[in-house]
Amino acid sequence: MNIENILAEEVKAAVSSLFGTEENVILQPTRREFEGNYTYVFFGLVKSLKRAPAEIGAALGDYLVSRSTLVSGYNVVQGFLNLKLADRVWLDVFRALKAGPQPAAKNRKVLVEYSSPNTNKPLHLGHLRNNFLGYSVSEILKAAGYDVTRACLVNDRGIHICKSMVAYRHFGNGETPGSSGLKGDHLVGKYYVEFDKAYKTQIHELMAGGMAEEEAKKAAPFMVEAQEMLVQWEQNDPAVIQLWQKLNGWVYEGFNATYKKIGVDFDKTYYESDTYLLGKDIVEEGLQKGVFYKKDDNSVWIDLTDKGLDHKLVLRGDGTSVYITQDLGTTDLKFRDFHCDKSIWVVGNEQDYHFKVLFAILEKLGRSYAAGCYHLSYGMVDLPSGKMKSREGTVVDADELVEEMIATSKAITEEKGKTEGFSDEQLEALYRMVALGALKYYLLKVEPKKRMLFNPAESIDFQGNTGPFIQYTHARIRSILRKSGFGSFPVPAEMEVLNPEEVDLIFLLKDYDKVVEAAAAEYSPALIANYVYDLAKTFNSFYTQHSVLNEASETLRFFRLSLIEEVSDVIRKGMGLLGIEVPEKM
RNA sequence: GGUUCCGUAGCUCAGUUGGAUAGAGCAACAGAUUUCUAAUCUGUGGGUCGCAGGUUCGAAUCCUGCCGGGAUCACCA
Repeated sequence: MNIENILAEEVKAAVSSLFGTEENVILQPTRREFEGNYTYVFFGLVKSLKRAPAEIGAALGDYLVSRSTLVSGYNVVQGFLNLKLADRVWLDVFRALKAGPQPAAKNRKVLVEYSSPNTNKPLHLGHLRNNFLGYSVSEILKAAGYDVTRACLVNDRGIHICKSMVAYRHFGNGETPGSSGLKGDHLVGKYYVEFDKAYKTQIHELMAGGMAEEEAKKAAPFMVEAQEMLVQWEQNDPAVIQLWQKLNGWVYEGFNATYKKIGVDFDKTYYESDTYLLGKDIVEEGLQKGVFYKKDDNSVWIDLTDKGLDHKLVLRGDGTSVYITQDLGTTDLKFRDFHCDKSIWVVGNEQDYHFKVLFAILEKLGRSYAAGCYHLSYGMVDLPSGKMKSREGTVVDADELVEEMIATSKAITEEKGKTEGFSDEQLEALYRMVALGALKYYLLKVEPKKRMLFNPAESIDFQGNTGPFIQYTHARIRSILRKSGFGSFPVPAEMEVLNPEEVDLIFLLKDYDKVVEAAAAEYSPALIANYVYDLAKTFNSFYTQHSVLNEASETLRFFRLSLIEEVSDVIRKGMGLLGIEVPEKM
């Protein structure tokens, strides 16, 4: 039972006792410019009782001060009753926090799928948002008591992969990551761009020869070759498979290096080359259940007009799969593999329609798990010039961006000149920690569904509402704790008076579990980011006004050590939910 | 055109189930360090919460319409 609920019950009882009405009492934190901790808004009573606000407020306030074990004072402004709780109450709240009860396990399994890269090009800034979101949401769900499995579905086959392969076959000359000095994913990405360039030239040549554009796009030799290669791949042609394995192998080496660098990983990896044929039996099932229907050309469809959607193809006339066919199959597979209660797809909002269709079909098929499916849709990361397009080379490359961030982090750290006693390894670790802290926080502090703008000309900040600000705050606290000479920081048994800044900190600290719960319910790391920022900011304000180690009263000194230790713990835990590490020193 | 998401300070973003004078950061300006880390703190200026109606004691928040922007509406994934 938290303090807010207890207080709300007391207020409710007071209203009932004084005015004989049952009100649904909702409290809100008192705004900073007023005295008090919680505010009860009672305009409703003013109206129903037809009595003056001042009179009602005073009656309630007096009643609570005399009867409540919590309330020590109050003031009334119009229809607002501001209640101040006794310092003793806040100390009790803090003691309970320090005891550190864990959130109860929910005994529910959740599968979170994210990253899901294509193996024809390196990761870019948009993928980073996806990876950080997926990782963070997984951590948040774990913290909220769910049993989480993190999955990645690698898009390792299809016409786009064949394009890189065609270009490599023509222009590769046996180039390898070793011979070129390029990371494997960048090398393959280079050939994907090469394909596009050559293909466009071919189209122009054909059009110059009098062919219509539509026809030229289909007839261009490279496109013909890629189509043929896809067929050969599906027929297990040894030469094609060998080439495919070679290029994909390079890409995986590159991806793994990137994942390692950005601190992202998975519990389970699915490959589309293993799963792309799944789903055809579900189409058969749907036909038998009468959920799907067949057209004259043998293609299979579903009518979703009753859901406000359209008629949707689920299997081609020639019997081959489309995207939705595969997803029906892999979704069944995922629920079979993990028996999860919920499955979350972290995928960009460009696929909103696809997931609506997918979930609608699952529901019509009577899948019991359909209600547990959720598309965590997030907005694109745009550049000032517009959308990132990998074929046109207008992307912010993930590896390059991370390296730039590390270089910036290094430059700023050196400029601050506070790294005495760091070993070279510790310095490298710090540069990376701060760089990734800045980048991850930047991408996660915005509500997922909102699209966001990234201006490469303006580097990501290290001051203000940023990851490094919070990391710095943590380092500051840890520094004080180290210098105190103690190893643990219990709450003193006797403590009487608190200053407002201390109450502010306790007030925030008690909300941590609630914020985690809300972030889990809404799949929103932004809530965590905002909360941790608020806590760090509040601490820094406290820090400038009150000393910990130089405090004359020993009791107060111990109390503050205990308080700021809790602050640093919550900062570390909260940042951990964002996938961000915090340093002991910086 | 249909569907859907978004629109808050010059810029990037917060804003709980409807509550008090709409908040942070960046940028600009003015201050704070013999004192636990100044990647910090304090202050100043900066707003028609896209527009117009409606609901009510009260609307950035809920409803309707309009304007602007994104995404999507493939036998691509």
